[in-house]
Amino acid sequence: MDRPPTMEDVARLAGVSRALVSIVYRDAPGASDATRTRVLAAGNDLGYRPDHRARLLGRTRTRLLGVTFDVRAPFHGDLVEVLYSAAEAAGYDLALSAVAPSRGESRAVQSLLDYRCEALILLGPQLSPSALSALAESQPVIVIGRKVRAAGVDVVRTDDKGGSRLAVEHLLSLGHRAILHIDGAKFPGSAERRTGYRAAMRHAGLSPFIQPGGRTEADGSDAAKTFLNDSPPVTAVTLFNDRAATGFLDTIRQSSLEIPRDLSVVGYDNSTIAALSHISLTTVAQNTTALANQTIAIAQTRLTDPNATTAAVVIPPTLVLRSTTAPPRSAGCTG
Amino acid sequence: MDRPPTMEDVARLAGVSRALVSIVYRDAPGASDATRTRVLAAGNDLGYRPDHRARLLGRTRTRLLGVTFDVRAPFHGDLVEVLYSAAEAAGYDLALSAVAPSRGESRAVQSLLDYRCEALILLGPQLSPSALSALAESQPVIVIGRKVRAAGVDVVRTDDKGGSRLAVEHLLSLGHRAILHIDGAKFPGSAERRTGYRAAMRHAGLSPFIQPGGRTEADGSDAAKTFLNDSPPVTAVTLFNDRAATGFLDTIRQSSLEIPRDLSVVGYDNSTIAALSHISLTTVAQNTTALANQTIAIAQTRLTDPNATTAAVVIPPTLVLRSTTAPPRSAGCTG
DNA sequence: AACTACTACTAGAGCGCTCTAGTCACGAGC
DNA sequence: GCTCGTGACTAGAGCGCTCTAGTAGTAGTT
Repeated sequence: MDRPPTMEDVARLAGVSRALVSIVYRDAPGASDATRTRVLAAGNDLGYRPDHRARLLGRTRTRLLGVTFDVRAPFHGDLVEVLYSAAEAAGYDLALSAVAPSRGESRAVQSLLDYRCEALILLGPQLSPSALSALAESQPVIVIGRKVRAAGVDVVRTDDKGGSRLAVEHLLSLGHRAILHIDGAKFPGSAERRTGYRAAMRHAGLSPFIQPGGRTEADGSDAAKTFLNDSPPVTAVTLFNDRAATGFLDTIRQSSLEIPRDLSVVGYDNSTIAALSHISLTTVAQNTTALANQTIAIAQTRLTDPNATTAAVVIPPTLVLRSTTAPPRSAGCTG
Repeated sequence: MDRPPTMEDVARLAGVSRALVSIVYRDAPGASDATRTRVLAAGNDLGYRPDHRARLLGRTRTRLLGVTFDVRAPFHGDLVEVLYSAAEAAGYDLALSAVAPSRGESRAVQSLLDYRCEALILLGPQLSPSALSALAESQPVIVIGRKVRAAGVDVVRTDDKGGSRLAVEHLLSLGHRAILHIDGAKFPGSAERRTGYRAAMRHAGLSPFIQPGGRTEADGSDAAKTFLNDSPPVTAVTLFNDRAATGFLDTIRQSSLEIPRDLSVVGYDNSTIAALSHISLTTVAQNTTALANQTIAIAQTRLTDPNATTAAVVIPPTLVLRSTTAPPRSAGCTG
C-alpha cells in the first residue's frame, strides 16, 4: 500500500535514464527494440503506470475535455457513452462532472476548469446565454441538445422540427388525417417539436390540433385522462417524448380503446423504455453517435484553429417503427 | 484565449513571492490580513484559479476518490449525487468514471488510477472477487450495493434480506397470507431478497411461493402473463425491483384484476418511477444518504489508519407506502 | 544590550513527468 | 585519417504548485 512506482523506479530497475523510460512509454522514436522490451518488462514488474497529472503538467495541451451531464437523465447517460468512444478515437480524454439538484451547473463547470480541461461540453445546460458566453471567453464551449444563441458558443442538436415532421408524415402515410399533438409545455425542445408538427400538418393541408402536456409519465397520464374525457375525433397522437407517451399509453390501455387499432401513438427520444416489448412504442430517435462525433469534431477544430467560427450543427433524427402505429380503422374499412 | 494565469502572475501583480500567494490561496497561516486581501484582489483581477493537478502533484495525499458507476442505472445516479455531498463534507474530491457497454469496468478503473485516486468506490461492480482483491492491494476499494467477499475489500450495502422482510411483514399486517415473490433471477441482490422473503414467510408459519422473474420492465410483464395464466391463489406479490414491478403492474392492469383491490403489489428501490402518480407503487427504499456517508467514512479511516480492518456495513432499508397495497378482499369481508 | 519569541515574508527544492539540447559510439564517404 | 551523419541514449530545465528552512523585523524580558 506504499506509493505507486515512478518513472525513476522503472529507470533504475531497467538500468536506463528517466528520459528513456519516458520515450518508451510515449512510444516515441529514440529507443532500440531491445531496451524497449527491457524497460516495459521492468515497468510491468513494478506495476508502473505513468502519472496522468504529471504528464499533463508539462504539456501545454491537456487533451482533456470536460463534460457536464445530468445524473438523472437517461438520455445524458447514452450520450456520455458515445462521447467516450468519439473522444478516444480523436485522442482526447474525458472528465465527467455531474449536475444534480444539490450540485449546480456552475459548480460542475468550475471543477472541470480546475482540472484545466481544454474545452467544455455541456449536455442540455440550463445556464443563461450570457453565462455561456462568459465561459466561452476562456475556452471553447459546446452545448449539446439545447437550441441556444450565445456568442462564441457552439451548438450540436437534433433537428426537432424535422423529427416531428417525420412522426406526422409517417402517420399521414398510414392514412391518418386527424392527428393530435400533445406538447412538452416549456421544456427544451418543446417549441421546435410543436412547430414541426404544425408545419407538417399545414403542409398536408390539415389543421393542427394541440393539447398541452409535459415531459413526465405523470404528465402523459394526465393528458390521457383529458383525452378520454374530451374524446376528440382523432385517430393518432404524437407526444413530446417517450416518458409522456408511456404514461399516456398506460392510461389509455386501461380504457376501452385499443392501440394501435383505435389510436396510433408516436413518442420521441427512442429511450430504452420505448423498446421494451410490452410498450413497443413507435418513436423518433436522436442520433447520439452523430451528436457525439460532431461535438468532438467541433472541439478539435476549435482547439487547433484559433479563428474557427462558431458552429451550429443540426443532426437529423430517424423514425423507429414499432407496434403503436397502424392504419386508422376507417382507412382499414375503406382501403 | 491564452493560457490561464499562474501563481507567478498573481505574485508579480501583488508584489509578493509565489509562496505567499500559495499561503493565501490555501488559507494557511503566515500572511497578514492586508496582504491577504491584496493578493486575492490581484488573483481576482487576473481570473486566477489554482491548477488542481499541479497542486496535487506535490502533495502525497491527493484527496481524490475515484467512483465508477453505470451510466444507465438510475439508482447509480442517485448515489453519485449523495456521494458528492458526503465527499465534499469530508474534504475529498470525486473523480467520475462511467461504465457502459462499450467501456468496461476495468477500463473505467484504470483511468481513475491514472489520476492517482486515493481510493476506489465501485457502484455495483461486476468484477470478480479476485480482481477486486488485486485492486485492493494498491489502494482502498469500497464496493457499494453488492454483497461480495473479497480480501481487503470494504462493502457498504442495503440489508436486502431485511428489505424483503419489511415488504412481507407489511403485507402480513394488512391480512395477507398467500404472498408470492417474483425474484430477480441471478442479478445482484436477488438471492438476498429471495432469502429474506422466504425467512419472513416461514417465520409467520406460511409456506413461501416463488416465481422466477428478472430485473427489467419486460421481465415483470412476462411474469404477469405467466401469473394471469396460472392464476395462483395469492392475494399479494412482492417483486425484485421497481422496474419489474412496473412491467408487472402494466400488464395486470390490462386484465380484469384491479389493484390493490384484487392484488397487492410491492416493489423494491423506490426509484423515481415508483413515485409517479399513475404508478404510485408501494416499495422498499434504500437509504442512499446513509450508504454514501458510510462509504466516505470508511474511505477516510482506511486512508488515515493503515491497519484498519475490512469493513462490511449494512444499511437498513425503509418501507414507502403508496397505493398498490391494501387488505385482501377476503380479509375485508371477514374483518 | 543581549536574549528569546513571534509574525510576515522569501528562496529554493521537489512532486513525476516531457522535452530540448546535448553526448557518445560507430560506420560511411571522401 | 578526417569529417559527417545517424541511432541510442542522458542531463537537466521546466510545467504550476506545496513545503521546509530560513531571513528580516518587531516586541517583550531580563
